[in-house]
Amino acid sequence: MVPTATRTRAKRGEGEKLRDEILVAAERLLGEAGSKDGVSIRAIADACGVTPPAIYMHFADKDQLFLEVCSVRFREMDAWIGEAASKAPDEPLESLRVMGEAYIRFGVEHPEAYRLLMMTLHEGRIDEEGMEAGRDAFMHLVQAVDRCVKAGALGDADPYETSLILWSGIHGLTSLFISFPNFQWGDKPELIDHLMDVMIEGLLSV
Amino acid sequence: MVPTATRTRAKRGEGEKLRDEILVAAERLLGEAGSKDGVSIRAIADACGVTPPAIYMHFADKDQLFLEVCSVRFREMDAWIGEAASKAPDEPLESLRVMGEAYIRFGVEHPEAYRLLMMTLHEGRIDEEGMEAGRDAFMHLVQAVDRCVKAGALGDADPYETSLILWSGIHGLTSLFISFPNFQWGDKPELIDHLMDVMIEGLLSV
DNA sequence: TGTACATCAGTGAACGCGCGTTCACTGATGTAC
DNA sequence: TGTACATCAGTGAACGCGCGTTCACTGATGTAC
Repeated sequence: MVPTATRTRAKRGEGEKLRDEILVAAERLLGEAGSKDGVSIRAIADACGVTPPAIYMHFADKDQLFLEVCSVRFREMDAWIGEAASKAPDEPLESLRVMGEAYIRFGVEHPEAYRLLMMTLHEGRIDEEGMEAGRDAFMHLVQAVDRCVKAGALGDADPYETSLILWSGIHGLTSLFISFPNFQWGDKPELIDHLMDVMIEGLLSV
Repeated sequence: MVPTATRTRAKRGEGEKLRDEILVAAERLLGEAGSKDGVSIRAIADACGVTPPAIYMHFADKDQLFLEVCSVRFREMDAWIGEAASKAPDEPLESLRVMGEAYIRFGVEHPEAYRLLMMTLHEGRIDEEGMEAGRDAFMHLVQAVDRCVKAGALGDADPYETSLILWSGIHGLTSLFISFPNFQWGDKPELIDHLMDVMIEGLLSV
């Protein structure tokens, strides 16, 4: 088989370059295949212009490789949401809304990444190896809720539990969009807006 | 390999019995494996005490088999929720809350079924072959919301869009429970209650 | 400056495996005459 | 009532495939003397 990519062998001491290329290729192929099972070590190697055993110079096995892809993607998602929040008006509740919308948009625009991060079984505790980045992202939501509470905008709600509820709503809509792309959703941005309205109003009223 | 189950060959005209056994075995194995890919035709055949080609007397291929499993499971879930609602006090908003809680409980108690139904990609329109049962279940939610609106309990909300929002919330929590079983959820029933409070209060306020 | 050697970034071939599916066949059961 | 035949519910063996992973090897590059 003719490899998809050609490459020149890395110089001494530059072996780490391939490691990055592998992660990038794995992410891209995940986007095309839709699930981790659909992406083979062989396909990743081919995309890097390398033979399969070369993968094992950088990763112990397939699981570890995809755990690292998770890490990278969680950080991307966290950065995406943080960037959106940083551009929003400096009003606590508004920033919560902007974060929620950014979260959903990330999922819709990176459905396979989102599926890997949030819709596959993560047996281990979320704070274990490879999942710290996910934990960090969630804690940023908790902090944003905490700012609302401290600003008096959300009563005396518990930031952690409130974050779980917000996460449920925005994750729910995101993952339904992904699982049922052809469902009759109507106007998606409007639906997202409406969901955020309902969640935030609901949090204010209880 | 020694088959897991032994069986006597069906009599003439009773070939349909195996069909049902196949569906039951597929459901059970799905529960053990966690995903459709983890359940092989060979394993299903073995569980029925039959050889793999016998499966093809009843189903065109693996996809069609699992599409039928979906149908069966959607109907089970719909019945489960309907039963809970029928036992609830005859108050529209309360029945909505009960349905939501029953939905989440179904998912938590049948995580693999729930994953198959709601967390895997359904490319086709939801109203196509095998998905009618899913559509039906959703429409029962829309009807429940409609009863609330007609009873004046939810203002002049649009029942369909409102149902999408409720579905987002309850599906969100359900699927997070399933994907992150070891996350620090705190008291789950209380969290479920709180989510329903927030959603319903939110719908009342917008 | 030249050369022997160690290191590094890979290669090439093969391992055993389980998969979905097909195809020609079998043997018990019911039916027609 | 007996028998030839059609039908039905499967079987047994094999197909080609792609997979993750291992292992012995290679050949260019840098280093020590």
